[in-house]
Amino acid sequence: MKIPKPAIRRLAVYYRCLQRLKEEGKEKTSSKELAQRLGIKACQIRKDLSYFGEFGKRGVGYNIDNLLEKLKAILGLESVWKAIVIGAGNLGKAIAGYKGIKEQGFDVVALFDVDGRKVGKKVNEAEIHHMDDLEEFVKENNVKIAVICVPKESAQQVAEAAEKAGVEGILNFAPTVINVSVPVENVDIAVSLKSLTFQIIRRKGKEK
Amino acid sequence: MKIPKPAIRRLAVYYRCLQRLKEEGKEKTSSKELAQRLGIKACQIRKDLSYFGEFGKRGVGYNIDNLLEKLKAILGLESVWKAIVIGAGNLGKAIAGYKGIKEQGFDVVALFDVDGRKVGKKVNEAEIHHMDDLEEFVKENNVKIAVICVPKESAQQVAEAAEKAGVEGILNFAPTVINVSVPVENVDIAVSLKSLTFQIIRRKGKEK
DNA sequence: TAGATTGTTAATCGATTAACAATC
DNA sequence: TAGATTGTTAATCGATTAACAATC
Repeated sequence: MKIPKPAIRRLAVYYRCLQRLKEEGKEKTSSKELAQRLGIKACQIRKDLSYFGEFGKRGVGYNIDNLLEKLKAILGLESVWKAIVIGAGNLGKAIAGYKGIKEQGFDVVALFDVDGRKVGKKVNEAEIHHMDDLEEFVKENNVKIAVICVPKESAQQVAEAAEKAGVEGILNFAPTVINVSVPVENVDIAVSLKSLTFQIIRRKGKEK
Repeated sequence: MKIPKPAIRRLAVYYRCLQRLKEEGKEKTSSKELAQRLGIKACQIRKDLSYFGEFGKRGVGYNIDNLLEKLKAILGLESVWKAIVIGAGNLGKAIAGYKGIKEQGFDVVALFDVDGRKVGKKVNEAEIHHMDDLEEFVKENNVKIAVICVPKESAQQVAEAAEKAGVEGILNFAPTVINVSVPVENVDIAVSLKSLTFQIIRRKGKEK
């Protein structure tokens, strides 16, 4: 079955909302409650879930623990994903040190940089290695994900090196399109800012 | 006219690609060339541009300088946008110190945090202020954009404070939905990672 | 039973793409 | 003129939403 790309991102959002509901001590919820919290339509939530199965009880709703387990399996979060951060600048170090990522089932096991002076330093438990050691490290440590935090000029080259080394997916923070055969997710701060300024201007135009 | 939301983000990507072409010394380009660089269809580029006017010459293509100017106006980049970063943790400091943002017409003029020990320290030229001084600072300095880098628990409250202080748009890095009346763009690292793991798993399923 | 809420179908809406006349 | 490339229309494709039977 074809699954809309936006539906996947929403599943991840539902997952987080369910975690929150659980923290609040709730045991069951409904598409209506989730929809209200997230500002979307209830039928969209039901539709998104229906791509993968029937997880609720009619007339009752969803058991939170159960739905969390199901989403965990769908999103591939049953085991911890080993990741590396390439580019140990401010952003790379911030990502590597970000606790939220570990909580969500991702483990940044090392950073890589071309700057020899950074090699050996640590960000939490993760050590900074030299780029020359990338391939060996990825293979020996079974790293699955590379987070690219290098300047745009070297992003394509770094992505190719990561793919060659054997990573299976790339999270790209560099402001450029990268072309590899493994899946890539882009986090584009500059583009998001520009989309924001466009909306601000449009909004002002409409106010009048 | 209704403009597809994805089209706006693509305009920002075209803008960046044109900057790159210019750096390479080129003076003209075509929808075909841009499409090849960006891995999308040429007719999509022409369609996206057509929402805003006619910027090319039939049989010839686009003048890069001219198209850059037009996109600059569309995206609202003709003047510098003053921004603040709220939350002076690792991520907040990394964003504030990120040179790419300044190059693109955004100026982070200050950071804010509730931790008094951080107050007075600097990230490049931007000083860290206490949250209590947010409203006064925003008003006096004509700040338009707030970048939220606080934990999810305080994100909603901080967003409301920023809105009340007078910012016109919010870039939200906190992993939660925030509800305000000004435009919000979300940069959701955890969601992007989960979307990535879903794709990795699906891809493996198909290979067999 | 009556009320609630799911899962799913069908309708609507929105976005992308193909195709081509216009024109440089 | 011949070749190239735009701008735009119409067709297609994909995503969202409304509505409701199923059922707890």
